[in-house]
Amino acid sequence: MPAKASPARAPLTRARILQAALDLADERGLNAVTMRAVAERLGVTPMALYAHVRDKEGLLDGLVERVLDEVPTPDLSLPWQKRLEALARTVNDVANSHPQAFPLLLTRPAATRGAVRVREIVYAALFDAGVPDLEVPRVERLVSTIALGYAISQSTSRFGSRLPWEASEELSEEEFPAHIRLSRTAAKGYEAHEFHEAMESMVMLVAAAGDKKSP
Amino acid sequence: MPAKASPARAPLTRARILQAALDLADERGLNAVTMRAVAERLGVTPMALYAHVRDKEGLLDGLVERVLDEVPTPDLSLPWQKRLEALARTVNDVANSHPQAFPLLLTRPAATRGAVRVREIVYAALFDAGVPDLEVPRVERLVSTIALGYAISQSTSRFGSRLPWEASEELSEEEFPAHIRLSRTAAKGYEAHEFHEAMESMVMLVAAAGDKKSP
DNA sequence: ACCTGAACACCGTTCAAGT
DNA sequence: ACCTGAACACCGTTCAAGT
Repeated sequence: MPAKASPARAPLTRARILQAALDLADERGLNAVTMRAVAERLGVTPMALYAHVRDKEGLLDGLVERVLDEVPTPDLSLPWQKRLEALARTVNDVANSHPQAFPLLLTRPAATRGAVRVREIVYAALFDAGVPDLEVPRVERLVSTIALGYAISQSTSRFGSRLPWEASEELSEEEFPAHIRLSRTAAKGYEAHEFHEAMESMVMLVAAAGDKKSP
Repeated sequence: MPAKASPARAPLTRARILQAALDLADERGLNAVTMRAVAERLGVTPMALYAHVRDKEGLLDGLVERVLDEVPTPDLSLPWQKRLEALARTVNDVANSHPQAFPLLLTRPAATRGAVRVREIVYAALFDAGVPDLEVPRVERLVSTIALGYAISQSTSRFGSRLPWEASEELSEEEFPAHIRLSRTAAKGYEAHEFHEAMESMVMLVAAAGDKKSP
């Protein structure tokens, strides 16, 4: 029989390190992403990572990079609305693939080349929507925040399994009347189509920003 | 002369622990919020904290609670637009007061009583805006995500001091034409009034959601 | 050039013990 | 009832050494 597999023969590279970090985050959460655990998964000493990554912070920045690279560039021949929606959808898909790592995107500065690539897509769509040049950065920040924030909130536990008003049986009607009122309607929780509607709202905002100066 | 001050005579309480944790986050960042550091600041042994806080995670949940308590309830006699704007403004103020701790709000589940209190304000505003009951939870998630996400992005380094297109001198025009185009206009960075405009957009979204079914 | 091994200054958390 | 002190299994990172 053959000798037992030696999975760590491939050369140690930054890409392999980031992949191992992402796998670890997916399988055991962001807290499990330690220099030591990543090294062990690659069959290497923790110190070997420092040749490819400045430090732990650099590893996490690399993780952001790695996640952004999974967002595909939409078909640029589509009208701008479809392009934005396609981008938002794939961002949402990536968030759901990597719910543990994804929140890093909103927390850490977006200065990598991958971040520029995605922002370029949004900028171009805003130009095509007629948003004035001077307004484009502002609207981009708004649009990106909505898409990222919503994807994160949905994929993490913030819209957790417990619906907000499930606990409202303990809430007094005088203090929280709106919660009580909602607890009486057919309580509709988070639905799969909700992200889509949120992105429709986002497109509406962009169209309004484009109409303001080019009627 | 008097004996040297003994600043840790007050009884150890959950409120004092959360205050110490928040101070630590404000002064030295979220990474500095350790059980040991919080304990030392209170002149107590790390293990003494465990009587008031389940564990480190519980400490961070308490921090979210503590931060939410700083968001005041707006004057409920105001029209719903003003109420939402006032809420957004104070949320933004709190984010700027505690830029280190604030991102926890978007990352951790909003199940505390303080979270319910704030959501109740939003629910009531949406009712008054004419948003159908069945749509209220969805629109609330959208509105809260915009306000939280925007406040976080602004107060953390995501809209960092380096403007996105400052580095675009190294970007090729064919690859990133929109960035190049923006680098040529008078590059307007993040402005103080930007949050206000974002919240105006948010109010517009709510009004549209309210008009859909009650024309 | 690339990786190792031992060491240092930290973590969160347990457990038994003090008062 | 509330807090301490020592101990355990971890961290990130340094430095000198190996090959």
